[in-house]
Amino acid sequence: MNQKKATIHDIASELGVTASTVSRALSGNPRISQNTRRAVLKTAKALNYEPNQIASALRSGKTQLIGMLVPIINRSFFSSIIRGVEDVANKLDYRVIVSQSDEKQENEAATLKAFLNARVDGVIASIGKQTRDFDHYQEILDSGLPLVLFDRTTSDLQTGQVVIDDYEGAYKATVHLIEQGCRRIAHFTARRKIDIYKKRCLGYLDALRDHNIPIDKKLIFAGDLQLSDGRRHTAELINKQLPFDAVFAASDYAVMGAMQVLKEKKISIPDQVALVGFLNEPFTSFTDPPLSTINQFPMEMGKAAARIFFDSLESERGISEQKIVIEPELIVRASSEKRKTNS
Amino acid sequence: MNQKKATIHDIASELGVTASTVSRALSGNPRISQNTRRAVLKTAKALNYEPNQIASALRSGKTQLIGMLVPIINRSFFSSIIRGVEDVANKLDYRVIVSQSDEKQENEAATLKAFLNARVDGVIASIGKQTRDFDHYQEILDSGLPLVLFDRTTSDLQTGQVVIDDYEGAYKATVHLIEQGCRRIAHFTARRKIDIYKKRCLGYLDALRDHNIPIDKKLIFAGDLQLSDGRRHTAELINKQLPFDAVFAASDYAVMGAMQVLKEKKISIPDQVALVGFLNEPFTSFTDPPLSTINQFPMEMGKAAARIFFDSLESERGISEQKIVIEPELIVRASSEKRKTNS
DNA sequence: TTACCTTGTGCAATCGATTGCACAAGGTAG
DNA sequence: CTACCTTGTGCAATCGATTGCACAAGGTAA
Repeated sequence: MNQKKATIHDIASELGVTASTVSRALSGNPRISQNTRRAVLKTAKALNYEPNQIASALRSGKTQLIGMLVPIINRSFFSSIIRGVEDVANKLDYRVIVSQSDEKQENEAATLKAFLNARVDGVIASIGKQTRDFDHYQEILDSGLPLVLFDRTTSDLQTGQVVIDDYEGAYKATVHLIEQGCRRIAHFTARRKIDIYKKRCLGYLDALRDHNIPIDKKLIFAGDLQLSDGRRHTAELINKQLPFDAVFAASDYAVMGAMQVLKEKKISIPDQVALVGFLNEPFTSFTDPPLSTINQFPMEMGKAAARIFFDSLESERGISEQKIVIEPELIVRASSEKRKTNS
Repeated sequence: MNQKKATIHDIASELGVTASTVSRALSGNPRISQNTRRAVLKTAKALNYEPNQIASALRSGKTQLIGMLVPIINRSFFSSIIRGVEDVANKLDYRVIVSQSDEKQENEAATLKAFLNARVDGVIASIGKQTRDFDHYQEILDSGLPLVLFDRTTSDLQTGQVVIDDYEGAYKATVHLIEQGCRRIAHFTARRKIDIYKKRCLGYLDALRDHNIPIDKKLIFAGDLQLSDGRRHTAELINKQLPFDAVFAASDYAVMGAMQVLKEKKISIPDQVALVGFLNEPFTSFTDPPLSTINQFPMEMGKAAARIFFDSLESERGISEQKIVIEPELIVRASSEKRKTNS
């Protein structure tokens, strides 16, 4: 059953030439005559020859492998990015090794070390929430390998990046709510000071400012942006009798929590309170009413990351520090669209 | 910046021994003296030595890589399975190469060939919907590599499998609806004759039979189980004035379509029509009302697949043909739970 | 005819880890 | 003292593809 794979030596001895000749014939070296080349190709096909990439990798130092590190694999956002990277990589005959950090720095470090040992040709990664220093990432760069960060990035590393314009996304979302006539817009953000959430908060604040709407700090809630956080914040708004006519949350889960509590309290959406989330999680189109949200184009992010990666590989002059910023899109659904627009 | 990696030769020359001795010391060969071993380990640490897995792979024929082939990466079900496999594999110091087939046989074949060239130690895969023969999978087995199929499997290949008990899941779902007092239960199934859907249909039919409920073929609809199919089937039920008091669909998407149409027609859920889906897609808990569905435990499926895989690797006697059947769980949510149970 | 170039192929080292066999030093039994 | 065993290392081949250099055969120009 275990039919041995043919090697270039098998082809060589079949034809009475040496392995060098076969190797050159297969790689298109011009010093090989047409006759020999034809014979080699024919024999290769006959013997069902497939190159041993391991041997090739050992010699050339190139494994055709990309190490991909994400916080959580089974989140729509991340798996879509994997898909995007995959699409580009496979076309160029690269394979993608996937691993997850569970947001933990120690897992990241272990995975990156494993990637180095597996001699990947480079790494595409998103930084875990609990990561506090970047030495383990720096090691990748020190090894001379391309590193591309996406979504959760850092300016501490001089390397390629793909992010969305979080500020712009939040700004668009908030302006949209303002245009729907909302004036008391609550915002749910993250407790931890992570870049993307800070930017979303800034976008929210600037949008209010630009429209001369007073900022009420009591309407800003910091939590973990999970469903339960959204529920808690919303309950607090209601219990404290803080007037509000919209919620813009930095995550779809948090805004979903708001929707649940509002419905329980028979507060109508969007008429009394309009809702906009962030992420475009698949569930947002299935809620009642469907949730307005911000699309981050994760597949495109993945493709962009892969493109920077391959640019880095090809360029002789070190690692690309290219930064691609993807424009987010506001998806307006019923949760924020009032029947009569009064803008 | 590109600090060369230390090799066993570097350690050897540092200590005035040969690479063989270093190799043996590192692998725990008993012929090496304690002194030498200690010195080697110390020098290895000092030089920051990490073994080159490519070289090792070339010599040993083992790459510590698992090729994983799924129809679509960014579907919760599949990404959760990847996560399960990943968890088990990483602990055993294996890495997972992920690739998607987009349900197409030609992509499957190309990916499997790429896996073989990358010299993966085996393959874990789910068969694409459009795949009609299995020669490309057979090649994996012919190469003597372990192959484990999950969810979408076939009896044409003698190899390990992990599936859920689709029949049982459908049976449970249908019985649950019967217990809620439903008697006219519609079923949405797949047009294509795929095993898992046939079994779900059988479970539905047997549950009805076992409860002496007449089977009405007009209540069974075959489509593609997408949202739009669910909408179409439901509209047809209503337009043709076929009485029905429940829908059990073989996919959450299809049942979601039913929910939308029912709500548009002001038909109350679950009182007039109860709903149960299949898959436990993340969105099902966020709909209004939340959807009852069948949990397939995808992470556990992934872990089980990995376990069979490693069993196969370890056993000297050929590929494991173990088959693990996972018991699905009925998740009862508001879409099917009537206020007063009349069972 | 000589010096030199072109074309096509072979030789052998290389990538780094692994391993069967050889062998030296020292110990033990008879 | 001899035969043999044990312990610890070294030597060299191996995995398969790649590549710098050598070199033979034939051609060309002077």
